[in-house]
Amino acid sequence: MRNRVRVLRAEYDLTQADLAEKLNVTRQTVIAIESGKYDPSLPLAFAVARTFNQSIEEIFLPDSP
Amino acid sequence: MRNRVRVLRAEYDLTQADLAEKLNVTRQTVIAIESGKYDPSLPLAFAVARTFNQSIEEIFLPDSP
DNA sequence: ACAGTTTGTAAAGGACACTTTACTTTTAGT
DNA sequence: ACTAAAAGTAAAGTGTCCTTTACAAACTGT
Repeated sequence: MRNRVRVLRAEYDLTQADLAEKLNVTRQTVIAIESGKYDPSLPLAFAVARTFNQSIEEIFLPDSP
Repeated sequence: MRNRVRVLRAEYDLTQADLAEKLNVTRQTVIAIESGKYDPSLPLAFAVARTFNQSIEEIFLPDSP
């Protein structure tokens, strides 16, 4: 599943460490999600969506929609 | 995180086994999600949303919104 | 009451999500 | 060019998501 976290983080002018703190996860987790290593859990996806004021569907994009 | 899977499944008149098949998971997974034992992965949450023609946010409800 | 369907419970195993720690590479400012 | 900040990489450990298997309990219709 692709996602727009990296570009949204850039729009909000946040470092990976900044975002990690807002999401209450470690920077490693942010890196893993941005790089597509794995998908976030559903609660974390909600936290990302809240942080960027968008819906989960606007940020995370299933491979075969 | 609460969810409306059980009621949506009832509206669509599906058994747990029916829904499991549509979602390509086991019945155990449907049971666990309906009973709140754990949250679905993000890809599975997308599959649930597609199945019921609703957004993830309409079906899954974070505890502290 | 009985049989068949649906739902619930449990336990062990594998893969994924996330953490912690530590180190390297890249980028940006002076 | 130097430094500091930011981003990347890696590895081991823990807990969650999902599977498989098996059996028990509840509901439905005849």
